[in-house]
Amino acid sequence: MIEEITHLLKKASIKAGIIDPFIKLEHPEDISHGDFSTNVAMVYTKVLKIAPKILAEKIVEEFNKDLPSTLSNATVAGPGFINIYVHNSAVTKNTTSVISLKENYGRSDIGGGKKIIVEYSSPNIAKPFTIGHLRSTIIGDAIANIYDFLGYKVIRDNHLGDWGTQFGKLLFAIDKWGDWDKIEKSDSPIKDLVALYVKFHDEALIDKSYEDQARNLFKILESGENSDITEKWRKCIELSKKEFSKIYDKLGVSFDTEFGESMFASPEKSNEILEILKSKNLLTTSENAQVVIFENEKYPPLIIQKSDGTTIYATRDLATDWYRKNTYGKDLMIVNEVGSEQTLYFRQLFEIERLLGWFEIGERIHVSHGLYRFKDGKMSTRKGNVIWLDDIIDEAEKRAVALNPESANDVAIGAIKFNDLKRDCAHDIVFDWDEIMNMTGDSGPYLQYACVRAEAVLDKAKEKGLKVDTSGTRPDIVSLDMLERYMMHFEEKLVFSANSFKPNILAGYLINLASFFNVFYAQTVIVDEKEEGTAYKLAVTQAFIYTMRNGLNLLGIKVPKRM
RNA sequence: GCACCCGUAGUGAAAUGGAUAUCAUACACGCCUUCGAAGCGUUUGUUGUAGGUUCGAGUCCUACCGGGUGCACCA
Repeated sequence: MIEEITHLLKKASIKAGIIDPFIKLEHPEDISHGDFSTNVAMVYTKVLKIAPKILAEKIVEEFNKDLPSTLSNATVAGPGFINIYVHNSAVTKNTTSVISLKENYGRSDIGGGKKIIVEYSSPNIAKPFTIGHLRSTIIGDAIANIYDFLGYKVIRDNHLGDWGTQFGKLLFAIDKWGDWDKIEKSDSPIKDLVALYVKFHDEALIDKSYEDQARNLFKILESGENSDITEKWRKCIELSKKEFSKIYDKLGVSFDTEFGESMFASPEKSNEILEILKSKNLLTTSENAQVVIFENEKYPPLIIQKSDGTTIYATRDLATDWYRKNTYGKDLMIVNEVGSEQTLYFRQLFEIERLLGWFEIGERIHVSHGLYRFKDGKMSTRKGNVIWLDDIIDEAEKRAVALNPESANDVAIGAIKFNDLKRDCAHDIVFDWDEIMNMTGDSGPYLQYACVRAEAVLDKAKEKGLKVDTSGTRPDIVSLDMLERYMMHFEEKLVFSANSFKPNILAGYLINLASFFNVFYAQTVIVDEKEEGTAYKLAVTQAFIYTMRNGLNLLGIKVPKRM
């Protein structure tokens, strides 16, 4: 329909005197201004030296001469907008198609099977799974879901932080202050490990030699020569993974691959990367370390190999992407959903990968999100002031149980996820218990509730043996009309959400959609055997449910049976 | 010091350069003897400052002010 309207508007504009017009179609914010609108008359008013309204009227006159059956008419409004109204029959056709496509409604093949790796969550082993990782997990999962729905071949990768100097610190702390047997038997070994990690940073302030000793331990770990150390490292991973999987189960998140950084840290792999960089003349020695220096000081230098010869995150990330490139081949896009504090690093990394000819601009994406912080500062593992994810889920469930025990888990998770997904991820969030598990207003439970309630309506209709279809009379109800027309925007919002890597576009759409339904629900009695339009109203209700369920599903939010 | 991000009702947020800047929350007042009140309705209140580009700026550009993050062996 968009293509058809654009084509017809172009024809009409040319007849009105515009040479080679550029048509931009949009949906007016106020739905009463029509289903589509264009500003073409305002854009060309200066060139043609005609008042925008007069030009718009000329275009509309031409446009209305040759209307397709899908449109009812076009009008001029405001300063010179051209508003286009879709014919009721086309609206009905859309609703009919939603009902027939069900859970496939909105699915498309625009991805054409193009591969996209979405790397998200990526917690660090032996560091807490806190609210900080929550954002990456929730947003990354939603992005992966949306791309999958749009016909991309999505690879969800949890890039576990299971390597690095942090393990030298941890192993040092376990050895010095920890009780290994106790950790192994603990209910929450991660919390024990984190306590040791925090202790390390406290003590390292006093004894300056600890940092060096920790780095040395990491060097031994990376060399693989001390089996005792390697074994302890392996055990830490095992214990952490066990706890992570519990949380992923609760969140309903799963991955295709969980390659840790350690997979890309072998001497052979890092040497291969260093050779590649050398061959392109990108490597410089500086203070015994190998670094990449960027032309014109575009970015600060980036260390690729530390002066003690061990790898650093950049080495391992390059090795990871080299592996991905060789494994998944051409036409590959890689998205890293990682906090905004790593923005500079990712720019450096992408620049290197571009210079190496691995990826073009647009094939490497950093979706960055702002931080959760307290009113008085940043959360920091090293300092030990963090909020644990399990605590948040537990607290949310407690609040949801108070309203209805049956659906507590789905509602709690829905509230937490939606609170994150409804906002532009660039902003920092000041942590607030009431805010994060909000269950009224613009919230997950608001959407779930609208859906559950709509389903109850259909159940009741089914009991009475009523028909659910669009073949009968279309009731003349404003709220029904608005709901039905707004439903037509679903696929477009999905595409826009995907292209801009902003799940909050979809989230905002669903809020509006639910609100349209709630108004419709409040203003009319849907199940009414005596009324002619009941089958149609039920059909629109059914279409709403499919659209809402599909949308929520993409955001990783489940709809409970009752709530 | 340099770089990047963010400044929108009391609070939290939304808005592909478009129309009267939207939504929630809080406050006040209404609506369940007809489909589920986690809902619906009514009322109050907003684009940091100063310039610029544009027919049109919360959005783009410049400067400033405020907050955040990052800048060599952490990830």
